[in-house]
Amino acid sequence: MAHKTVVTIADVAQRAGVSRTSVSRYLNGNLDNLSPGTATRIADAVRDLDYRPNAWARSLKTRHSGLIAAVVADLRNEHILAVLDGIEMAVNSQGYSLLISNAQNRLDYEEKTIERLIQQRVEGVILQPCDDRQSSAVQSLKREDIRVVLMDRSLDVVPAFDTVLLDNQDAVDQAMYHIIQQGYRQVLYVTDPPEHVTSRRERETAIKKQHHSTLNVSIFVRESSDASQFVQALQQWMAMSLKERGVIICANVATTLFTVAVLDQLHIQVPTDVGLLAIDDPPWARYVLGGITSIAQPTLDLGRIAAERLMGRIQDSHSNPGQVLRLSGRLIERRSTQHPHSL
Amino acid sequence: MAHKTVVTIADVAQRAGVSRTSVSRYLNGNLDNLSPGTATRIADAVRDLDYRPNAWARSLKTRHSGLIAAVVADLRNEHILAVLDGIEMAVNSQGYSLLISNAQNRLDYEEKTIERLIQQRVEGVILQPCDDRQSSAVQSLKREDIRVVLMDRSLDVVPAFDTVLLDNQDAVDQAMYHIIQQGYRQVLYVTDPPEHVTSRRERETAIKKQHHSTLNVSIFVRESSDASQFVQALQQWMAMSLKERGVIICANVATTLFTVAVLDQLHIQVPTDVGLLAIDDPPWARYVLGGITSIAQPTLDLGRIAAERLMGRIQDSHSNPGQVLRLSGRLIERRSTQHPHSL
DNA sequence: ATGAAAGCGCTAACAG
DNA sequence: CTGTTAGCGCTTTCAT
Repeated sequence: MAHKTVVTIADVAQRAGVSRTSVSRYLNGNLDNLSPGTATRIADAVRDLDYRPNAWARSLKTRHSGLIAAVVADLRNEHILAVLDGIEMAVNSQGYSLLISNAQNRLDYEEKTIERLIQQRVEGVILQPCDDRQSSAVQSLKREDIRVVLMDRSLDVVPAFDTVLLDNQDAVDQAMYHIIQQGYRQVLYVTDPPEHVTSRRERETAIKKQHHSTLNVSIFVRESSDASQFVQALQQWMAMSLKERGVIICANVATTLFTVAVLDQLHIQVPTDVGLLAIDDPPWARYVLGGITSIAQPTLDLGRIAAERLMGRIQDSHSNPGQVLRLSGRLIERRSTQHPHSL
Repeated sequence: MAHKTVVTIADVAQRAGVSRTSVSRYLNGNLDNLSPGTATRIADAVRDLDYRPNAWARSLKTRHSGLIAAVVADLRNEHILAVLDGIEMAVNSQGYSLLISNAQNRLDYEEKTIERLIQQRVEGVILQPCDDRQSSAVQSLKREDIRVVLMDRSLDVVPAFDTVLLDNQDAVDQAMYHIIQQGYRQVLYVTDPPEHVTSRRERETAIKKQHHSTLNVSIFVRESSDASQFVQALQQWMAMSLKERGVIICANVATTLFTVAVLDQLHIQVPTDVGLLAIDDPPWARYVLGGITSIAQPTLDLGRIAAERLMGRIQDSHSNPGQVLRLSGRLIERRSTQHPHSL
């Protein structure tokens, strides 16, 4: 097949018997300065030639690429899917296109991918940082004057980025309140390493606050995907909480699945032997173990709002950035926290 | 903040005291034609000025945007996550960036989004068609000479697109073989409407083939997300399969979740009252109902291979396209198909 | 209402 | 080894 020869604005102009300027005006909806006749002739030419404007050429002039990027910490995390959906909807409805990249929880990947995005001249970046230590890439974004909205997690050091995330404090409070209501005494909090991830730190901090003198909280940090350490910790904790009404709280979807697997392996019954509560509510939570009580996140909104914020900033750069928006979670009560002793 | 003035190749050239050409050569790794001294001075200038090449300007000249797009039928489908991950890895490792858009199962959205992608001058599109009827957008892609790889589903009418998908025939055969082994007699196949989705049609066709004269197959098509129709159909089917060893086969993740919900609602026990087998193996399948037997798809590979194919075509356009690659699924046997009668 | 001309930032002959 | 020159396809003053 012969190499396709690209149709340009000049071809359209020629065919319509007008100047490129007029065609350009037509394409950009500048119909004030066009006689109806010209407009029609241009429209015809565009259709006949099956012409499509070249976004790069336009961008070069207008400095408006129509590109927005989402950089996620870990694309395999089920939780992120609804968030991305929300972002995609918002972004597309405003005529932008969405670039997605996965940092795979590695700061160096995150930096590399952001560097590429800068060269692609994205107009804005929605970032779920995989590490709260300030990466050089984030500095670059600032220097290049590219808008950034932080999503799901924030960065400690960098000031003045808009941020949209779950109200972790409130989510944990809701969980704890429910737990106490159900008459539990012992809590085992299962989390991924909280060191450099703000959402995990916030949740852990909230957990550690003494909500009620009746509650005794232990924490297990999942350092590896190998279950043996957890098995040991769990058995130890169970031994002491057996007659004390124990409940496990999982910090996210991954630890929930991990915990369910171990409970299954050890033939520990929920809620008979132990209670279970998850932060975040994947679609299957209703059906595992007869229903897992959870704190549902407004994931779709999280994405949608982050994207809208970002596009707002792009269009109007003259307002104070650095706003933090915390969305509330919602307790969904299911069977996994119906402690039998509570009758 | 003053509007940031962009650093161009001219600035670098001036600072290094060389021509733009030399800088361009340096940036593109054309070091053969550069004296070490010049190269160093350029390198310094680039660093000092924190210069980043403008991808659009480059693309305009080279006709190489570095953009690849994935258009998925429904982003909310959990199944697609691993596929996207595979695509993202492959794409990024070759230095491309990935655009993602969601057709929301609507042909008109699919067309609109593809139209936008064409204008963004993507070099290739990985398409999971939401409908096998040939959309005009697909025609446009062909006319614009943009490479396309079909993923997960194919298009009936359009010839000559590379395609990567599950070997549906084989997947169903594996399922049926297992079912027969377990001594089941009655099968209820639950599927989403198969009309315009090739993968669903392929699976349904494979199901309908009489695998064994001992098997009696019924089919339920889920026309709406409302469960009442299914409840009725299920009870009717159960009545007749009670003493006959019945098993439900779900065509995908969505119908599996749907079915699990209804079984739960009706207090039907698995595998005591009925067996269950799912095509596709989401992470939670192990833990629901004590483990759901499933046919796992090589989702990550599906994405990775589709992306590699596409990039191969982009780099070397002179080979026969239209190759169809079918990847095999793998049976994972769990508790949900251990029919108690089979002892 | 319309067009001529000057770029946007980069690359690629071609000539030295 | 290096630089000059001419665009890539589009937008945008500024005239007319």
